Amino acid sequence: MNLFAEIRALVVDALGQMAAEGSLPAGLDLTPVAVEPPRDPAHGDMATNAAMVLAKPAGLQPRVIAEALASKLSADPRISLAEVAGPGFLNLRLALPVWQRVVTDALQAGGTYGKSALGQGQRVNVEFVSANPTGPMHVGHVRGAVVGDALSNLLAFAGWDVTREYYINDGGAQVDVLARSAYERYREANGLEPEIREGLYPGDYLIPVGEALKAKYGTRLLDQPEAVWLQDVRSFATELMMEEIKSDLRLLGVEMDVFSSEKALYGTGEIEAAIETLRGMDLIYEGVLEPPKGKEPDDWEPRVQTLFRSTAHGDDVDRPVKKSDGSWTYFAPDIAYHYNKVRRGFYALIDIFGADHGGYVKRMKAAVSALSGGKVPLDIKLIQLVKLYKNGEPFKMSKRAGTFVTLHDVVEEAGADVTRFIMLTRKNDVALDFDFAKVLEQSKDNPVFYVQYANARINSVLRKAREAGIACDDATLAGVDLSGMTHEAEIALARKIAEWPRLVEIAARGNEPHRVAFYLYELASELHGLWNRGNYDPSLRFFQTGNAATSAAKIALARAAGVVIGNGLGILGVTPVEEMR
RNA sequence: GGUCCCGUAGCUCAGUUGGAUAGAGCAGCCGCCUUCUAAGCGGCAUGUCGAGGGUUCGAAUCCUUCCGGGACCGCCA
Repeated sequence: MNLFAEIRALVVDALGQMAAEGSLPAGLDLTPVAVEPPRDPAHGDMATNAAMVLAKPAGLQPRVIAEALASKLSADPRISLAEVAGPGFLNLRLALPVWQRVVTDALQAGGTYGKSALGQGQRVNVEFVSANPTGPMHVGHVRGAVVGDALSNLLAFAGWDVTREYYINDGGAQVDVLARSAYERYREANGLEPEIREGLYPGDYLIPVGEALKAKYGTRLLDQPEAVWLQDVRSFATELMMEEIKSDLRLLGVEMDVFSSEKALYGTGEIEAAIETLRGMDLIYEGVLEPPKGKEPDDWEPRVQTLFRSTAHGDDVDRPVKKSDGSWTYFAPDIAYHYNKVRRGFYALIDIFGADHGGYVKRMKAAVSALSGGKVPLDIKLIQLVKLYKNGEPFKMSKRAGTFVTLHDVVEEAGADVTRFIMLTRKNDVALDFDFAKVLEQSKDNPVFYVQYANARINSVLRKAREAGIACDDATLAGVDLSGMTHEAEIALARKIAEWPRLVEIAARGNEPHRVAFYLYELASELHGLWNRGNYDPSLRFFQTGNAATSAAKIALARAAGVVIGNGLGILGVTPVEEMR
């Protein structure tokens, strides 16, 4: 299915023959042998570095190995040309039937084209969003949500068993602030003047929470000391906030598998157990930290605290797990939570954090490393911020949240599909500009439109063909004779289609869903290019008036591209459009 | 001061995990656009890959030292 893997197997096989014949030493390590698309298409369809990486261990000149390998490979019907180039590259040109078969394969596989067994069904946990339940989600959360969800889709497509998980930070002081803020709105709902003091959440979104509190408690909580109502109001408000967050996530098309609560860890002994486990490894001790160099806080005073020896697992300084009043720091329950994930048997963990949590990465990795005995890898993706614009002007919109633009606002303005796609048009660790005007523009400058338009064009061809009585279901197209598909522009599209399974693996290996978006852009570009050539070379049009057989072959190619676009957009969580309006 | 991220064409960014002469889109320049496969098409030009050093057959990519920008740095989460 993966053409590159197939040709690599062919190369490995040929090397094996050479070893058997004595032209190559036996027992060479072939893992560094790669078969890749050459950077310059003029060099051929694929290139292998086999001769170069084997030269030293074999004690032979690269070109000697390459020549011998070339003559072996030339014997295979799939290879039309094998030539040695540069320092010892072996450039391969593949025979036309190979590319024709790519189209057939894609059509036969349909929604599974490009799926990989890379993950071998192993369980991987992707923790993302994890927004504090103190208000509606804002733009800052959107990108993390989209990246996490698309990454989950990608890993599932690549053969992993993925759990999407949200960690609810409902255990710290910020939810007390939420409760106090909601209480003021509750007083407001009862006709009193709210006192939104400094440090409380001022957003309008708490007004309905106040109303709901009034509906539930009437006037009973008025003029009561905080100790009486804090707990109830807190859990009531966080629950409502979580409902709102879940509904926001649905707007974006994100569905979590598991919600884990920080608060729920308290009182279960899980935190204590995690810390004791670390203590058993001599990784917990009472000690005094050095003040940070060059930036000593004014109120710095040496303090004895309970510390995690994270330096033993690659961190720069040890980290406190208890505050001076003896309560846990935020880090402690997070250690317990990650320990919990480790114990649930995940093969690998992934956290999607905001870039402002960068300072947290090493200690979290240290904790997971210690608690899993180095067995469970933790990959942390930091998501850079999104800058909003409209027609190039910085964009501010705050209907109800106070100072920030909410996820709801963004999706309402741009739509979930556009939002998701654009959020994936940058690598996670670089800042992203999001211009509401540009992302909705119907032009080539807009990658979402460009990819969707390619899909719409394919569908337009299919419609036209059906009207002309040509059977266009995938099964029929998969059986079409493609021997007439020989034009270089058509092969170029097939070549791009053949890259898809390889791209999925590369993207999954690096936990990099943005690669899918870039690939789709390139694929769309190939399709548009071929389509445009049809403008002045009618023989390249997908639909050939009055020639059903030729049309079917060309339509098979177009539809194969459509299959890949569908699968790719599926990973991004974007709905393919059938028609542009 | 330390840690992490970023630095690639005028601009916005990719760069297949170490491969060949570093790519794309904008903007720029030159043509085309009575074609219905519309929401433009084709072509041209563009580089100190922040700088120096190192590793090796080979570096934008790995190591190191600087420079510039950002984030973070014990009782916030």
